[in-house]
Amino acid sequence: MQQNLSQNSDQKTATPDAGDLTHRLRMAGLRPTRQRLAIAALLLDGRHRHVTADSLAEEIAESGVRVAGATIYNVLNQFTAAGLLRRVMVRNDYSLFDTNTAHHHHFYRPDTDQLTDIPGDDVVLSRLPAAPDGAEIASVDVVVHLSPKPVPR
Amino acid sequence: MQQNLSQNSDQKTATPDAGDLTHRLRMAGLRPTRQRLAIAALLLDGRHRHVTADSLAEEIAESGVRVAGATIYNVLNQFTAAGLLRRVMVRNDYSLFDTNTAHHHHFYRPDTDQLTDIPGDDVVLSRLPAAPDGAEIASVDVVVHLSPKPVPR
DNA sequence: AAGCCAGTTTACAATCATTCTAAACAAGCC
DNA sequence: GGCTTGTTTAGAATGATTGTAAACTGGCTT
Repeated sequence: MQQNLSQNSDQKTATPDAGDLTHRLRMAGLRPTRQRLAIAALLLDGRHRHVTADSLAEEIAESGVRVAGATIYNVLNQFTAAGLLRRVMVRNDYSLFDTNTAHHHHFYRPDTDQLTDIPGDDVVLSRLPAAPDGAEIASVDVVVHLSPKPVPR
Repeated sequence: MQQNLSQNSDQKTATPDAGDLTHRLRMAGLRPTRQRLAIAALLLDGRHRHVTADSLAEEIAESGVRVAGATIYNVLNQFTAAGLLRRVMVRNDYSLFDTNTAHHHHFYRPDTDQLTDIPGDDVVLSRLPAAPDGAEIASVDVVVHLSPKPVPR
């Protein structure tokens, strides 16, 4: 089970209009079906937040649209492959998706299972190793693990 | 399923002797049972490598010791909690454990599912955000994602 | 407007990693 | 040697995710 999907409020709350979403899906090589549009309307509205397959399923259900479980997974994977979403690696028991695809990092608090964004500029890597032969660096993910601050004496 | 557990060869190949392992387990508050000792002999020998529950199960089986599946999981979790192992977050479908508990980071190649260590000093973070209220930074994990180098034209 | 077809969605079964359970076992102290 | 408590065990149970085969639907083509 999963929970505690902390959202990062700020950001341009661009209300997504249907035409725009249809276009974005087409651009990504995805046919704009009813279910993909419903999911896109929720996730690609410019707000930065973190969802799991099942938090998304709940939202979709609340929005009144019926989407099969398998489709939720398929669409999340397709959106991720298309670069519309980003997979966040902080749990090894279920997947988390980030609607913020821009360069940024994360704070993660295992005890509360809380994930929050760190603006890209707040982390500076002044030294990085060269990629091994045959490979090149695709991205650098920084996860700052947090623990509860010990009570003062 | 999981595979491709690349190991980092180098390192002090300190052959672990039984007495030492017994002591380390006791120090960690773990009773040195036959199965914990067998696992410790494989994982705590000073070599730096990455294992999954099931690569470890295979090794154990090969070594001739019988250990139940649930015990493999229990021991991996106990060793991790005790700081004898470290959990690496690069997959959200199964767990990876690192026998290197020293400060270091990782290269990860999703296409080949290959994980290799980056010495701690090869990554320098010259800027980090302050921890949010009520929390403090426990650790900073850097994962450098690799992609295959495109063929030259 | 009708027909078509490849791409999609669906319900459901299947898979896989991991954890739970209750009973059998064993470490190490008396 | 016997206990007591922590461990291990086999097997069931759980939960996320993917596979399957059939039904459906965008959106062309006519």
